Amino acid sequence: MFPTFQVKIFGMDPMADYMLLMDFVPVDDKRYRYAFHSSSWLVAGKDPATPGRVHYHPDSPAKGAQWMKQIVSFDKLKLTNNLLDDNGHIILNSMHRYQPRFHVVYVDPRKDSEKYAEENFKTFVFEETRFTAVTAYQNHRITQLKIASNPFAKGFRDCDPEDWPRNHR
Amino acid sequence: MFPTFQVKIFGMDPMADYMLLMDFVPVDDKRYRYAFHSSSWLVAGKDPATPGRVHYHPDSPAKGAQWMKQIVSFDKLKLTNNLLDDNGHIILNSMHRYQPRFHVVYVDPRKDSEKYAEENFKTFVFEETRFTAVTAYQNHRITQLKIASNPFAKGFRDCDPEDWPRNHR
DNA sequence: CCCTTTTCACCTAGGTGGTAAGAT
DNA sequence: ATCTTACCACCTAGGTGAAAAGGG
Repeated sequence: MFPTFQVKIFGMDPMADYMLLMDFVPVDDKRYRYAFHSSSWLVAGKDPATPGRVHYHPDSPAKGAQWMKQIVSFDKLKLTNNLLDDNGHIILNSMHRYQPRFHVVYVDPRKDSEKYAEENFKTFVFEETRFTAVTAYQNHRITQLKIASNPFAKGFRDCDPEDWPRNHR
Repeated sequence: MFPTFQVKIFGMDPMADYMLLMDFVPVDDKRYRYAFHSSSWLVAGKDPATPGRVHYHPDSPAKGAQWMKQIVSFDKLKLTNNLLDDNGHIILNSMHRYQPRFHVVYVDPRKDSEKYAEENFKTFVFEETRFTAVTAYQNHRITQLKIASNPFAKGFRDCDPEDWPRNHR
């Protein structure tokens, strides 16, 4: 997933343990298709939801102090459309819209911690991170934006990335 | 450092936190030089000890269950001869002998844990991991052994690694 | 026709010893 | 004379979109 989901965290108990995780919820059960002539996504059907997997940040569990001292980056999170995937990747349905969610779980040291499960986590949703999953880009401007901003796609650039988006509006 | 120091751990409390770390102690304060004609190391002087740095395994702290479930590999540990190093690498004095040490520290949850510091760690020394630090290999057979066994040196191989050491004694 | 999969060249990032030049 | 440094070609490992091939 590019760009990588990154968060800066404040307000944790520095000495307590926390798990950080992400999941992806369908925005609706609609299938979309891209109308090239009008440059827009159209509803194209209705589909059942995919199995809801969860991605634990690989540093979990860790102390609040550890999580807060720098930006937390979910750069190990991978997406797949393979329902039989056994690499633990997040399974998404292509041509559907998703909302990434970020969850912070406090690791309660009390013996009966299950009782407090409801109050021991918080979920954060950033609506600007919504996206449509695809197996191939539908919109040439998205392709160009990715090529311009992802260092691994440098081989496809035909001008200096510093000139972008100044010369591409 | 190649080969990487790796350990398999048993007997931890799966639910307790531990820090894993390594350091390198001088075997003596002698400086060595290599006698090429006799293929052996000779004492060549006496030197003061270097600043003793420590390398925390980057997954520290983590639960016993996490440490025990697979081999722990210190593949992020780097060595340097630069006394002014500010990358946190382990500083060694070239042409001196070192004994790597492995330490397990139990993170004591008690408020007065400092009092129990002495009983909350264990040190493990594997004498077969002793080595002489160098800036350039002195012994051609060491060079050949490294080339044969380190995947990153594959470019210097002139035969199949499977044939080694069978055909090189 | 529309979407998915496979393969590829081209990158990033970084770990090897060889070699020649530098330092003491 | 002996040891150290800087740079290099050559690897491993893996993240890009392009393009062609595959599938329903």
